[in-house]
Amino acid sequence: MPSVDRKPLITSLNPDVEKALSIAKDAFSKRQGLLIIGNCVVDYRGRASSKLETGERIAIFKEDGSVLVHRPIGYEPVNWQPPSCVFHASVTDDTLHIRAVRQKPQESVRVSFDRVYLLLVLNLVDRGEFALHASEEDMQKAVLVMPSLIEDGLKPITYEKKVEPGFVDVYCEDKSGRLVVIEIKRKTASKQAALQLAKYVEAIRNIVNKNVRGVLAAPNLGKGVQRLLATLGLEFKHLDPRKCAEVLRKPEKRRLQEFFKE
Amino acid sequence: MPSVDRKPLITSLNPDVEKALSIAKDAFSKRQGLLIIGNCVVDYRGRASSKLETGERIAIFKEDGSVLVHRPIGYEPVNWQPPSCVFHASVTDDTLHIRAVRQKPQESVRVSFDRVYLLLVLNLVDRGEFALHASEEDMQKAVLVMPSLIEDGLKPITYEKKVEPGFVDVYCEDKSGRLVVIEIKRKTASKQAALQLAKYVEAIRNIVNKNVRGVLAAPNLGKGVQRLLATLGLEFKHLDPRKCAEVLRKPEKRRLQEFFKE
DNA sequence: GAGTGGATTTCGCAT
DNA sequence: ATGCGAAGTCCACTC
Repeated sequence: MPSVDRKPLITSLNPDVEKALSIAKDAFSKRQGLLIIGNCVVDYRGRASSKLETGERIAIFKEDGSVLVHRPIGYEPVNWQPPSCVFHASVTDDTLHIRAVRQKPQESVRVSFDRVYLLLVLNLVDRGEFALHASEEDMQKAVLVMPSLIEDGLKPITYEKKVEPGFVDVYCEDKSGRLVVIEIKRKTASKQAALQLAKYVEAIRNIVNKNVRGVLAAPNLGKGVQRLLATLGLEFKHLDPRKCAEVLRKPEKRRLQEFFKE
Repeated sequence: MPSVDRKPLITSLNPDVEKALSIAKDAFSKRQGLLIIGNCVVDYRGRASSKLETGERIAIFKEDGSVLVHRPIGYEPVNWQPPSCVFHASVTDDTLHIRAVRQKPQESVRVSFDRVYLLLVLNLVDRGEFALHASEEDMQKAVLVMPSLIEDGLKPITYEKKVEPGFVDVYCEDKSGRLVVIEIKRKTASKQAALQLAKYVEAIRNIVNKNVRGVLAAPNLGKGVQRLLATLGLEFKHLDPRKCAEVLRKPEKRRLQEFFKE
């Protein structure tokens, strides 16, 4: 593959309208992305309707059919479209129109440039993996620090580091005084995890009393685990690694972290 | 003001790292926006943590301190920061780092470019007004077609076009059989609107019975109107013009529209 | 395909 | 400052 020849982007400075149209059509036909900076108005019609009066903005038309129109300030795009749009470029009255049409729901955005300062054809390669981090240990800490991540009124009693990789256990008391055994998984919880938890809960029940709840806390469940949990009389609680990371960042909780670290 | 001299954007194609650094620092010191396209990695640390491996992306650093890092596909930025960040540019090891730091919550994003294809200093002027449309009449129609916009179990009885500009009234029956008088405002509801509604409700009460509710439906309330409503024994219901427009768009509701148009 | 819940949600308005 | 609700939310996942 002659990737040496690939040009990540093709730049046109202050193209006239016809030139811009030609480039845009070509880019869209090749399913390449397009970035336009210029003076424009934007009209949206669909779930609602909107009109944006003339001004200088950055418009991005991505190869997956998504659209972003950004003003000079603000995190959010002033107009946009999620992926799956079809783009149409046209010129009328010395104005370049880019229309993005979506079918479901039926809606469209039209960006009309009376001046184009810059037009970029995008041919970017991005295979980089994206990862949000929150370690398993972090998740356990987070639950200890803020048990409400699992359930309101929960009080941690003790916790235990497991030798088995992939999960940790926390013991709590719920607001009605029942003992709660929590198994935490940082990724999708498997059937094995549910069975493991069942084993612990059963053991605890035999030792303490009948009022023991088993909670599997994880970002999500594997196929069929939901039903298995029901069969075993266990519960699932959604636990977000990112939320855990957030909890651990809160300064006022840091000391509690230290406490549990001992 | 010599706006003739203003350059909407300053373009640098394939700048070397030192040049890019110099431009970036200058732009940030002048509180100008910056757009960089190049090969980068992105690290985020804050409410959560994330790492994005190497790839070609579009990064926008706006003058209000917001940040967007966009991959070639996808509506959402892969990394971002809302307004209020402080930007720092630096170079280490032939790599251009742009750091965006936010104080509350404390977090930061760092975008590190080992190659810069394009660097833009943005000096865009955008005073265009943005408006989401949904006419007052549309809002009335929408409520008639889908009274659940106001409240579940509501049944429209009749409606009335008002001569006074700025609002329309709808009469409904709630699920417990009480009469509900609804005044709709397409913009922020004023005290005057509340008093007007009170007048109507009072009149209806005298004619019909004591079980009459008064509901002021609007996108939002003016200063102090909330308390006035409480004093008058009236209710406020949020009514979104956009939601109304959406309702009217639904094909299966069109016929009902026609019905009411008669 | 519709419905539900989460998000580094963001944003606006109320208290 | 804090908290609650809405969003043209978007998005992923379940039923």
